[in-house]
Amino acid sequence: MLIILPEIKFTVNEICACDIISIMKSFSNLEIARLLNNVAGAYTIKNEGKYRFQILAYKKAADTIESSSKEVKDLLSQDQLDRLPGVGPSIRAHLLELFEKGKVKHFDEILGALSPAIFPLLDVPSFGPKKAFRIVDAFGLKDPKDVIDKIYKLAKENKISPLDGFGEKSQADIITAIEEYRVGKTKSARMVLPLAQDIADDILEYLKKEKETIEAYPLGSLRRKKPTIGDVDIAITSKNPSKVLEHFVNYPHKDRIIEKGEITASIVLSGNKQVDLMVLSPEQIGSLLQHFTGSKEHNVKLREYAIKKGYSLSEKGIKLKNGKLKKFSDEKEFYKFLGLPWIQPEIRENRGEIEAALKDKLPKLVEIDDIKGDFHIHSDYPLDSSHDYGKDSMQTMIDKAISLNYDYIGFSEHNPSIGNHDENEIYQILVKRNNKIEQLKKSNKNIRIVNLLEVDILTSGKLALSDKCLELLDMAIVSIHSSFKTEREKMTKRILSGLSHPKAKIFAHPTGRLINQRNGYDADWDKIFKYIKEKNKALEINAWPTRLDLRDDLVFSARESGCKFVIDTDSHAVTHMDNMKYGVSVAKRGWCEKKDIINTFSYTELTKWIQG
DNA sequence: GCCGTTTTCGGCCCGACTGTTTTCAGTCG
Repeated sequence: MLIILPEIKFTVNEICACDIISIMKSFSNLEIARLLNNVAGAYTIKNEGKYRFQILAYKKAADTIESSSKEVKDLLSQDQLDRLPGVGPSIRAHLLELFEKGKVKHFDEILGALSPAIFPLLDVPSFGPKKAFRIVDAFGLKDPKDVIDKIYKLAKENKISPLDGFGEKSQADIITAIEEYRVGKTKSARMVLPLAQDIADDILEYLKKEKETIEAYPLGSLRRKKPTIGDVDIAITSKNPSKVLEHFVNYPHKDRIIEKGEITASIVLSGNKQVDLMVLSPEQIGSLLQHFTGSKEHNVKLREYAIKKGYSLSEKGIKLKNGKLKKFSDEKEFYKFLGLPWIQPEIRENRGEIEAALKDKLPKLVEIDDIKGDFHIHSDYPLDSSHDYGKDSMQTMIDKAISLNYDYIGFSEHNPSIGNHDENEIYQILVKRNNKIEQLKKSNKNIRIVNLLEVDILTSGKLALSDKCLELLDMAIVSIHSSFKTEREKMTKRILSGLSHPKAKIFAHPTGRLINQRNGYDADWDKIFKYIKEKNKALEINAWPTRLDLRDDLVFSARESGCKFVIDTDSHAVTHMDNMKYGVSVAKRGWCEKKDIINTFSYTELTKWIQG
């Protein structure tokens, strides 16, 4: 299939052969990131010293592309690839060639000089390019498909330890690493936020039992509230690090100790969850919090900025021009010393927060206490829906909403099945439900009740309820629950069509992704965001821990496009209503302020928005 | 190979830990 892309804009003197491209092949961001990482690995093997900065550059480009909310394919076709930080003219040209020809001459030359068996090893913990090369080379391994199995066998047969630079211990480590890799501990495997939080809570409680522990903090991506967490990072202040570390590595639920030094240690728990600990004195906790919270990209950027001021940053503190180390017992003071306001952990992702801090233009992020209601609640009210019901009664969920200090609650069960009922039957079901809601309004004067339903957007783009039925509601949450594999343009059209109904105000779990299970469907998000803004509708930030949908990177761009959001729990039981905090974290990570979130509005403002 | 709040040339984050080593290489975050 040959697609000539029409959207490229250029002036006459900018035309060159590479500007007019025809995309023949398709590659996902993950595939491209892997390819660039392989190139970095190949350069490392070839001559790490000589190619030091190319290696850095390729790794950075790979990281950026892997975490980009936009597909490289799309950016390329709109000639916007240079919007990705770390992708410059050279890598851009290589990617153009990749999409045009399916391969890149320059990459083939670099990668072709090495055995392809090296690269699968790069996803196995403890393997880097050098170690992978040395083993693959020593045994002449060629096949990427079975290289891991072969190396495992060689290690078991004691054939690795005689190699130069290897020994008994490193051979045993290889066996452990491959066994763990086989049951899912890859460099890219990640756990969902609540699980990581539970693990951290248990360990923190255990660590606090040691008398030498002064304070304990969960850090890393857990503190930044990323939707998925790789390792659980914890920082401790103590005057006696060795005592604390000893206590830590004796944690009853540990499987094994990965490492234990003077100030850090790492253990693996059952289920292959890794926990890293760092211990410093209380007068250094400010720099330790900063360092261990990350992200890596934020820290690198901050350190580059500090170098220009003549400082060198580390977890120990700030090294001044005279070589002396200045210590910080407070994280705010650490940032202040650099001439910056404190930056909330959720936005430390190098998405412009350091630049914004320099100009004193950081957003005032929305907080959980700003939330005044929840619209996406499934009660046990029987609607004869084709989807799932909630477990608890409307009244139980109202009581919970009151205990959360909400001003309003919205019920949004799935629409009645259109397969089992004709239009009139559905209408009667909904009239009956309306009566129930009216009764509840009368008996619950201290909270407002909003009458919604979650209505399917059918493959035709029509809603699964007639206009007459929709008229019975205050507003509708609309969402996709079928035909996820629909191609992009058709899906975009379907979504916009569903949203075009005046009652359709909220687009629920917009991408349809399930973390670690499915990617969600493809759609033209720029187009959808533009429509949402123009028609004064809202995107849902679904707080369900394996959804967290809209994703934070898309929240970021939707907000920049001027969209509004609602944060909903999608609760199917009263306990789920406590998940609101996860949705708020996503909103914060997308730089949302209170004004961006509809369910921070007063009931009066809300009513105006519903009608507007 | 990328990039600009000293720079379009000359820089490029910082440290901990392990294993196999007599001073360092590799991996990790």
